[in-house]
Amino acid sequence: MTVTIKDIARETGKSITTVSRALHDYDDVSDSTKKLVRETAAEMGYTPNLLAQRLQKQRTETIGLILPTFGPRFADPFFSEFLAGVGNTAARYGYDLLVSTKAPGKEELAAYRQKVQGRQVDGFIVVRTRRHDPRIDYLRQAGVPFAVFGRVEGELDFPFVDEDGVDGMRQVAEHLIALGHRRIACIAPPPELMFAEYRLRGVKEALTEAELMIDEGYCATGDLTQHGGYKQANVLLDLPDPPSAIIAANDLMALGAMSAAQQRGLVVGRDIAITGFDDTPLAEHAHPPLTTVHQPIYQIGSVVCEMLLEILQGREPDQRQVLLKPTLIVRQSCGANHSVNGATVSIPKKEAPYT
Amino acid sequence: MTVTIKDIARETGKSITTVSRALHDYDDVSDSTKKLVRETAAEMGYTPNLLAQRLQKQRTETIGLILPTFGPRFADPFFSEFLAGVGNTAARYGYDLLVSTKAPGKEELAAYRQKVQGRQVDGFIVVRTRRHDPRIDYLRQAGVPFAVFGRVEGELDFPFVDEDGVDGMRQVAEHLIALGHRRIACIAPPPELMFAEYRLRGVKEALTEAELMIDEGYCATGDLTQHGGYKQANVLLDLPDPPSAIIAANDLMALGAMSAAQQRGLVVGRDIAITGFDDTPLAEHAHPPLTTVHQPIYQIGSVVCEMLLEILQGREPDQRQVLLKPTLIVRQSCGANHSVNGATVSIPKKEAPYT
DNA sequence: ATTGTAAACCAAAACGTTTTGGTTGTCAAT
DNA sequence: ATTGACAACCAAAACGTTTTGGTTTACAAT
Repeated sequence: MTVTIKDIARETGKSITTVSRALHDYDDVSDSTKKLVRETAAEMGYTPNLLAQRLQKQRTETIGLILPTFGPRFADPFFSEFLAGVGNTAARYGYDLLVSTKAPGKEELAAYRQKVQGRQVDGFIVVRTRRHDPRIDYLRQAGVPFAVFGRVEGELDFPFVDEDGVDGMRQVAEHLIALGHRRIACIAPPPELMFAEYRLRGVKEALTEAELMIDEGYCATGDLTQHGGYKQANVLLDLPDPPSAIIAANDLMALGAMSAAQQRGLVVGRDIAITGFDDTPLAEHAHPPLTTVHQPIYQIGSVVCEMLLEILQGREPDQRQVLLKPTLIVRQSCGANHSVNGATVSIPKKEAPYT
Repeated sequence: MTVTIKDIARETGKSITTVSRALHDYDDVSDSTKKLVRETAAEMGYTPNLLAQRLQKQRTETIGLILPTFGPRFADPFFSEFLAGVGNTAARYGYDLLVSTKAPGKEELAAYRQKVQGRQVDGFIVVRTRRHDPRIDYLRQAGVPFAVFGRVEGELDFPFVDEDGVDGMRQVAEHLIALGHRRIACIAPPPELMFAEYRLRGVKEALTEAELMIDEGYCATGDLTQHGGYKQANVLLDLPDPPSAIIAANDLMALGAMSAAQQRGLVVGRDIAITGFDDTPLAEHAHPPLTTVHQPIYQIGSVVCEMLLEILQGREPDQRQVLLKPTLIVRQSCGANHSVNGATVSIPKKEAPYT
């Protein structure tokens, strides 16, 4: 049926050892034999059985990626872009990518365990970290190589890439403050996520510095989906003293918030400022275009994957811990560059656009 | 280091055969031995080496999924949802999912070949079919099991799930016509995609039946991204006699089109009608909410995967070819249920809203 | 003639399973 | 005492590779 190294040995009259060594260009095989072996291999359509190779080498050349999801509808552009970054880099190194999706919890950890113990993967990439992340605890304790997108509370002794959420959010908040906003609310991520901590801290630092008080009622928590942003924005806008600006913790929630505001007849960018985080392609073509913080997700996936692969190959990665400086992308949803029918209208700074 | 079946054999004083058979509950092993073996296995923390199992069984218990992408930024909510559907179902059957992303072309096919020949997967799931799909040709010829989301031109002798795009688009077009639209344009998918054919045909059928002429200039082609929709909508709106309705071939392009219209000061749902296809979560919370055709992507992924798994297990799937009847989701972007500041305003049917 | 060296090759073990085709021992029926 | 049936067990082969530790041959140097 399928052609094996044994068939080539029979065909060429050599031993399987010699065939194997010829194919791997060892120098205890004569050039003429190498040529012969390679030609018959090609002729017979030989491709090595990876399972056998891997069993022998005791390496799978596969890396694991388990995407944490909430609920069945899982339409997060964030993850598909990250996946592409990781996957393409892995492919470039000749590695495969084993992907599954699991809601955080018991089963998720079991999935990690199963893949490790069944020796299905050589290492893992962990994404969307929690403050105390059981996945990382497990991998660390089990001695499995891994690299992470994000950080955790406690010791950061593992390789990671992260974006400086404090700095990013600080830029957003300072920008809004400079535009004259005083009543600034935010829709935070679920608090168990580590980046919730950073993003919230960035906002708080900026507000404190500007001597604005931080009202607890102004801090809602959303589930990172558009629907979550929509719901929480409605809560905020129903407040007796509604905010003039809403900082959403990601683009998806910002879009939901925009939708909520627009449904009330508010013009986003004029009557209310709304900002996001991630700069997914959705942000650019929202109406109005969303002011947000750029996060090079594809590239982050790529770098995290590279780190892991370097480690797996026994090399030290160029950098073991990377913290990216974010850049604020000012578009129109914040009120700067506010445009009416395509014409850009400048709004004077330091003046409340909506009081 | 890691504990194997041999260690258990040594520990229990049995042969490896007996240990293996005990663990698999064969009935030529006494109950007491089974108990002993299982207990020591658990005690020693044994988990089978999947590589070895697979090599022996000549099955990988892995299915392949190669996502076709265009360009590096690959933030399509469609795929992440599909992925979740496939992945969760596979996991339920104890199968793994090997994922990669490749742009259509030479390399893509090479990736299929490599995974097949290296015996890395037992079968494939193919998504986003092309009219003449080389992936399907290859898999068919190579005798590799596969299941498909979508159809192709030519013989449909393989298992697939698809949504009836003709019917879906026909519903959309008829709805718009009923709302009084006469100048209906569309932004079609790239023509090499099979569903372009169906969706376009649906529109054309409806227009022909209503005795509306089909202007070639009214048929733009977009790349399925938001940006593509944005660009093509601008082209259409720049026409001397611009359309009063734009049918986009998917939600992402519809959102881009909405953004283009809104930038020109048009009120979507009043001055112009725009519709999508897919009903991604984005559609519901767009502003205005997008009228679109629902496609249960998660479920489709799940069903396609189930089909493949049934085949892999040597069973005949319940249904080998499924064509889903789509449902039109009427929201506001089409002009029906047009709302101003949250209040819904009915628009009389059979009357042009914008001439 | 012996020794040394290098080139070319290969048998067998190993990786960790499952499966095939047994063997051994016990007990009941003849 | 034989035979048959059954329960319980196991050695060895197989899956397709790579690697270890050789052997053989030829030829040059002593």
